[in-house]
Amino acid sequence: MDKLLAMKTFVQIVDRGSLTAAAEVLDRSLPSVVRSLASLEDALSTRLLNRTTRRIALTDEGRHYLERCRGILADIEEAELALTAQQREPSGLLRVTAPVTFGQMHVAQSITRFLEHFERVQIELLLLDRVVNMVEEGIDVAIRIGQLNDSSMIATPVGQIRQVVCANPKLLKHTGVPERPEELSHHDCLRFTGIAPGTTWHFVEKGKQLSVQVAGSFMCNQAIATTEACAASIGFGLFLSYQVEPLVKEGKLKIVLEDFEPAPVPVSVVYPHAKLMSTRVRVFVDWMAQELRQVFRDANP
Amino acid sequence: MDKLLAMKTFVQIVDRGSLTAAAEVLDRSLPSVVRSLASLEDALSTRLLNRTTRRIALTDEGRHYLERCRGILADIEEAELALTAQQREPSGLLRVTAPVTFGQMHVAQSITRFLEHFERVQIELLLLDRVVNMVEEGIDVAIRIGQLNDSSMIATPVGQIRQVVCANPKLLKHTGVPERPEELSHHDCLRFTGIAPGTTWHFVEKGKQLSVQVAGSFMCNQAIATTEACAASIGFGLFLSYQVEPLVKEGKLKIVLEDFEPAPVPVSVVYPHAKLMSTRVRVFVDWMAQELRQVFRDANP
DNA sequence: AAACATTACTCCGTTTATCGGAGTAGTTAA
DNA sequence: TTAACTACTCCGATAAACGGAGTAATGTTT
Repeated sequence: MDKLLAMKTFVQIVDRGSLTAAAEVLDRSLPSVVRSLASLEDALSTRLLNRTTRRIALTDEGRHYLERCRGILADIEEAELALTAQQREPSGLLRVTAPVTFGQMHVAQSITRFLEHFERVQIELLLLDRVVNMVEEGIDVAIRIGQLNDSSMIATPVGQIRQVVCANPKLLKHTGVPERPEELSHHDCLRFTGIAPGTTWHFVEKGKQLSVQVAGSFMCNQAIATTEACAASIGFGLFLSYQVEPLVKEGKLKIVLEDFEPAPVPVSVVYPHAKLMSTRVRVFVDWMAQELRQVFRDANP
Repeated sequence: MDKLLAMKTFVQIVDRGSLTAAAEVLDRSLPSVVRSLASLEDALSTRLLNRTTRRIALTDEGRHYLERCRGILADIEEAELALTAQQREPSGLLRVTAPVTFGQMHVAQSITRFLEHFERVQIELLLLDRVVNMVEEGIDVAIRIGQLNDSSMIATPVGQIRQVVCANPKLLKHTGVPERPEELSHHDCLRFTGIAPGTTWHFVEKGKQLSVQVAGSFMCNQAIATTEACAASIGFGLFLSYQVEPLVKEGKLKIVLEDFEPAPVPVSVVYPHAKLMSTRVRVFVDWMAQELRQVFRDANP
């Protein structure tokens, strides 16, 4: 027995004054209305309505239960309206994650502009240089740099980022600019564990994969710290281009081995589902994808 | 989709932390729990839970809807508990009707004793000398004197009342005591319309029906008024024995034609249904039946 | 008083919804 | 890397609910 339907039926019977009228209003057959009421009374072990063929009258218990039913049905309708209202205009909390440096450079500003447009949305931005578990950590949207390993997520591609090897110009003046990736095995190589936690760096030569074992004494999980260490040190480093862009412009780092660059890394806006996503997730994903695509167009005219 | 069941399911999933655990608690199969949740989300056009094979996490909408569900389910349980509590101990209002004189003489006292026993019951006693429509008039229990014509009601018989013809002794001294019912057609007969609204009075002679046409100038719907008019007048009256018992004891009325008395009238405690009757109706009916049976035993030892 | 219209209710064959087992795919822990 | 556990889908079977037809009762109209 559908108790909710039975409650609605009971309320309609009383309001309309007959089972026949209630059946019409509910667009159901009279027998089903009769059964609904009888089932509810059985479930409650209580007679709610005294009735003859032409009259109905609430029992005392029925009167009290009726008011409770009205309250409950109103609450249910309100709960559903609340969800519907949330769907029309983006509102509520969004939890967004992005890699630290990329987030600071591009995502934060875009979020600020987004929030100016959509005043009823709040965004919590988590800048992390590790792979997050979106479901477990309650993340709505992630800016993901790298291949997407999670098949249950949906990725909206927005661009690609070059992987570059850099060194301090003074070092290069001293050692000479390496002409092939294999030469790196003879140099101190700093490792940013967020991108390349292992000791094998990958390159491409004329379309073919090329791997080089590297070694070095400095490893860090923080991009900025690693890029600055590279700019101040005697070593080489493998970074994403946006991570070193400011230091390159300042002349503190120089990109080398450009003819052997590995495949660029895709950048995506990632979210758990397409189905039944909330309005603010959908609106935010569309907005951020558009903003980031413009960022990449600006970076590569 | 059973939305109530779906709400309960949703709450259990969150509380237990998995669909599998919720299925166990609800004693349902896992596929049915999966479908329940999915149906609810479809109905609401809203994702309530993000989930992978090993994790679940509430969405923001899901969190809000969850709290509303808890409130709604609590209200429903409370509404049902209220009915159950009412059923264990008789409480609430009872509306009882009885014929005026009989009610005054026997029913009111019994009700007083009943209310001393059951402190949470209120009784509204309606003393009426007419047939009431119990459903229409919201009557829970009626003390009915006469044959029950209403097949939807249930009658608990408690006794029988003689129908007697009476007259003022002075009158009888003047006209002589009638020896046969037919003689009444030559006398003034007062009519109490609550018992015999028509002009035909019925008698029984040696098991056979006997009808007599009577006439008179005084008719009234109030028993006491009619019996007192009979005691003060020159006429005969047809009454129920309990109606004239005090006046007979005082010598103000005398019963005649006792050999021709019609069949006694049954007295019953009447209520609309046996099924799903409230506790106080059941308890009251049992009580009143017992009390009235004792009244009849006392009247006919 | 009788006839008529309307209402509540029951029965039964049909339809629809829901069920759970089996199996698949994915994720996390050992 | 393997095993265990979880969410989910599919499909044949089962159960619940359906509405039409009919019955009985009640109140209104003639």
